[in-house]
Amino acid sequence: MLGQDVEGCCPALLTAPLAEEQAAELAKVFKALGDPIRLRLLSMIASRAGGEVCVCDLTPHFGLSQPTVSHHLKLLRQAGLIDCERRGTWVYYWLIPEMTDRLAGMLTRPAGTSLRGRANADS
Amino acid sequence: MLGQDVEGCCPALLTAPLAEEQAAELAKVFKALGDPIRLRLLSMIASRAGGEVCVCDLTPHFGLSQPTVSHHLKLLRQAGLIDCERRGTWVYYWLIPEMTDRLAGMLTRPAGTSLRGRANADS
DNA sequence: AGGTTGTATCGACGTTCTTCAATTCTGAGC
DNA sequence: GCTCAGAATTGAAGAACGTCGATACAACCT
Repeated sequence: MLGQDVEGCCPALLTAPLAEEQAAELAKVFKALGDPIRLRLLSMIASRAGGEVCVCDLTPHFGLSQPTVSHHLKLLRQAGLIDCERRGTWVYYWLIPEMTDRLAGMLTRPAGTSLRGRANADS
Repeated sequence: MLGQDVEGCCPALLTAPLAEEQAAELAKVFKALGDPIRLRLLSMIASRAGGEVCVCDLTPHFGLSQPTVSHHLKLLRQAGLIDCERRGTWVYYWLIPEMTDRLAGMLTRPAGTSLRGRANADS
């Protein structure tokens, strides 16, 4: 549902023109990654041994208020990049690797992709 | 210079907390991708046989003014995702695959990355 | 030289985003 | 029940973004 082509196997971003609808959906995810704070949050969550981080461990690393960090986490969650669960007083976040995998696949050129000046010399 | 770790080989986004400086730099690139129009522009440029597209072939596909399309192309270029060259009256754009490759690498989890609940249970 | 076409830049407007302080909500513990 | 700590939501202010029309620039063609 996010940039898969007709056969449902290969991500289509670098290989075929992206449809309007898919572009809108994909853009939301990249927009979520387009902020330094969110990038660092995602990085801290993803790289954590055990795969989980408590919000209380994230917040103090930034010079930001608690609501602001909470807001960024919400955007990352709405983008499908992370998920969370409340356990008692604390809330734990973890990476959804399927999403980053999908993005990685979309940005990976299939072998043999034509480069500039190759396979076409009419101009 | 963009998320390489100390050894200079492996992109560090999902494996280690991203440094503030690297996060700012990376965020610029993802921000460029965080817009449906720019995503479609990049897709059209990257998927073009021959590797090049004339601006005049791109503009009519969007319901946007020519200056707006030009602006989006500028942002993609400033992000290091595409480059261009003027040939006569026309300007041709092409993908810089090194950048998309780098992003793909950053979003790819190294094999054996710990998942939630595995390999660590102390907190 | 002058006109024409393709592209980029400028200035302005409305929208969206980032951030904060204040408040609310949730669950734990007395 | 009441209080307290952690986290999310609300509302508002300032900055950044996307878009356009008008204009400027570049190169071709009489």
